Order: sequence, then C-alpha cells, then structure tokens
Amino acid sequence: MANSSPPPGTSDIFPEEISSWYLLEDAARRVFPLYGYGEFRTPVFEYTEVFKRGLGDETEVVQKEMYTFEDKGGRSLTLRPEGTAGVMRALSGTDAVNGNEWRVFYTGAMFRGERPAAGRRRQFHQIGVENVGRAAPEIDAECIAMLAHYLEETGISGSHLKLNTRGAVADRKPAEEALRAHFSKNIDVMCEDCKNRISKNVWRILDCKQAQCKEHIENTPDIVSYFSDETKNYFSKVCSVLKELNIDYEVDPRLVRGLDYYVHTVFELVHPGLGAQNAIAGGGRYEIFLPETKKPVIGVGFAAGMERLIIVRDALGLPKPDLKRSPVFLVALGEAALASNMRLAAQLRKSGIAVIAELEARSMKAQMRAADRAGAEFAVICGDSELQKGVLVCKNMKNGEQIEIPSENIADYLKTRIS
RNA sequence: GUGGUUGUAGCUCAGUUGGUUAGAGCGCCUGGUUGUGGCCCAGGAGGUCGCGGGUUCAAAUCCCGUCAUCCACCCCA
Repeated sequence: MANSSPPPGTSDIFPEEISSWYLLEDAARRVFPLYGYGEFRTPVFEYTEVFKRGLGDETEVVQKEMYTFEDKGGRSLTLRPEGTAGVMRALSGTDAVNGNEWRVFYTGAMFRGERPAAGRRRQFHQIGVENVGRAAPEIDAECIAMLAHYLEETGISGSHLKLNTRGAVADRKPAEEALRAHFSKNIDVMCEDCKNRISKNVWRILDCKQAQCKEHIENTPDIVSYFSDETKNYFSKVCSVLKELNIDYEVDPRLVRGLDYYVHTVFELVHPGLGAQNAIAGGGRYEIFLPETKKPVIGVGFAAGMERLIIVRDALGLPKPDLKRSPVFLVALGEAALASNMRLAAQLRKSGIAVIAELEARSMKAQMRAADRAGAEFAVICGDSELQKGVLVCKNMKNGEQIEIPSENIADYLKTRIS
C-alpha cells in the first residue's frame, strides 16, 4: 500500500467505476446535439496568457490555483483550470468574432491547485457548453433549459437553480463604486479576505460567510438600482423565458461568480447531496477580450462537475449500469486443449462474443472458480476426450446444466444463448 | 495557503494503563471431489503497524517531524 496513491487531489478511475462516467458522457452526447451543439476538443494546456486575460488577473483561480510551467522553448504554459478560455481562444480565429453563432460542448479534465475536499479535486472533470457569438436573453434561458434537460437525462433530481445578473459591462462601475462606498465604512471590522477584496474584487464580499461580515453584507444597498434599463430588461427577459419553459429558479442577488468574464446572467445549480461544495454546475454570460480582436468574443455557457454529478447520483441511490461482461469462460484441461482454446477464443471474439480463455491449464476447480468470478454465463470445457470426439462441453453457470456441443456449432450455440 | 481528522494484511477494521511469536471478518491459495464454480468444512499464504527520528529495559501504543488521507475554511465544478 506504500505508494499506490496518485498525487494529492487526483484519482484513479477503476474499470468498475467507469460506467458512471460513460453515463454522464453519453447523456451529454445525446442531449446537447438536440440543441444543435457539437463536441469540441481543445488542448489541456494553453499559453498562460489565455487564462490570465480570459478569467481576469485578479481572480483566485489565476492568482493562486493554476498549474503553470515553462516548456523547453521557454513558453509559459498552464494546465487549463476551466474550459471556456480555451474555447474562446480557438474560436477567436473564426467568424464567431463577427457575431456568427457557434454551439459547442466539451468534456475533459481541468486542473486547479487547491486543497482537496469533498467534491473538490486538483484534477477534476467538467462537461461544459458554450454558445458563442450572439447575445440574447433567450439564448441564456435556453442554455439553462439545456442544463436542466441534461440533468434530467442523468437521472439527477432535487437540484436548485440560483440566478442573478451582474449587469452589462458599462453598469459595473457605478455598482462597484456603491459597494465600495458601503463596505469601506466598516471594513476595519471585517475579515482579512474582505479587506483584500474591497479593492481587488468588491463583488466577492457579497458571498463572504464570515460572521463579522454578514451584518454589513445584509444591509448592502440594492445593486439593481445602479443597473441600466438595458441590464434590467435583459434579466427580466431571461426570467420570463425560464418561466415559459417551466424552469424553477430563485433570484439570488448575492450570487457572484469568481471569474471576471461574466456579464449579465450568472447562474449556479446547487444540490443538497454534496458536502460544502454544493454547486454541481455553474455558468453565465461572458465577454472575453482577445488581443487579436477589436471586439470581445461573447457567449453564454456552463460547466458541470462530473465528480460532483457522480457524488449526487450515488447519494440519490441511482443505479450504475453494469459493464462487467465476460459471458464465456474457456476451460482448458491439458496442453492440447490449451492450444485449441486459443484458436477458439479468437474465433468467438471475432464473432462478437466476449471470452476469457484459460492460459495456464490450472486445476479444473481453479478454472471453474475463475469462471464464476468473471461472471461467466457459460463455461466451455475442453479436454482430451472432447478433442477426440470433436465436441465441447458447455455448462450453463446459472443452472448448472451442461451439454455436449459439436465444436463447429459452438459459436452459434453461444450466440443465441448469451444475454 | 490555514485549521482539524485518520494512517495496522488485498479490503473493512480490532489491538485494553507501553509488556513475549500483531489479530478478526471478507477476499486469495490448497485440499475435502484422480475433469466441475457458487454453500459447507479443514489447512495455508500474506504485515517495513505510512515513513524518519526521539523517550524507554521494552513502542502499533508516548513525543517530534514528515508524507499521505478525509473534512472544513478559502475558492469553485
């Protein structure tokens, strides 16, 4: 047991647990194309700049959670901490910059150098969706609807949607000023983090959980009043479309997300089945400035945490498909049978039957035990007498019945009987 | 990065105020059945007690350090 564990915050996924992952990926590949989204794959590492300019220099993620390294050519590269920035980088070379719409989804590993906890890993996996190039509240709402649809498809129920608006870029300044003015009155009694946040990212103070900050957060001025009509109209349109689509949500004016690129709609899907990290998915509308474009690339999207989805599925007691299937075990008694079984195994596999063949000619008892453990539906027994007669003994492992089958018919016999 | 928790066999865990050859259940192997699994019975293999140091006549047990785990803070998926 000495060194069998991988680096902190990473995990091995053994074959017996992989079915949960297939289930989540399969659901994504089924649902998202129904909305016109195609799968997109970007590198797991990018130039460090891609994330700095994408997520914002002052964000937690960029400041202290990125896995950054220099390659042999002296380039600063970073393991992607999230999926959006890379997709934007890729799409900035397309007509998305002119407002032509792209609909893509992705799934893959992300990396953040945090202390592991329940539902939080250093290498974790996300399924994400991006609608790029167009801005319309209807798209935001459809995106959320698609997330709800996806979740339904994975069998997860009982999650709760929180919704908020961060306002248009132009609206930010006045709101930020107001917040700063409000908090600066009491900042000396607030927590260290908040003292830091007041200059770097006032918004984050809103979801501080420290007791000494709570009361000052509670009497925060109504931010909405600082927003323009454009922002208010945009947000109320998102809400009304969600209502039309029968999607329940709760407007949470404190919902602030940690990435700087968000504008207008932000949302988070939380579930009680998790620990303290109760968000299973989150997203919103964003604008990302790229050096090679004059206008920002715009879009709306979300990402769901696959580990967290699996935790919730397990907490809900949802079944995992059983993928362990080795319906036929070839028992060999003696050297001649061993050789003939190798040929038989190859033949059966080519006709689509999953086979485990004995490779050492151990005792029959050991082989039968192995067949049982492999979950075989049939044990096909071959020894000298069978070779002489040109037959194989086929034993049904469920009911114990066994029958001699002419060797040339074995594939057909098994094919019609295995489930 | 900051707190706390745990670390004994492949797995889940016992191990009494420090005291001889460190245990159980499950799993694994062999036999009971000269060519028949699951149940039962008998036997067997398997442990640097996370690692390093210290205290002691004596350490799995006490102390320090370290690594890893899990959880919380933070942040987010």
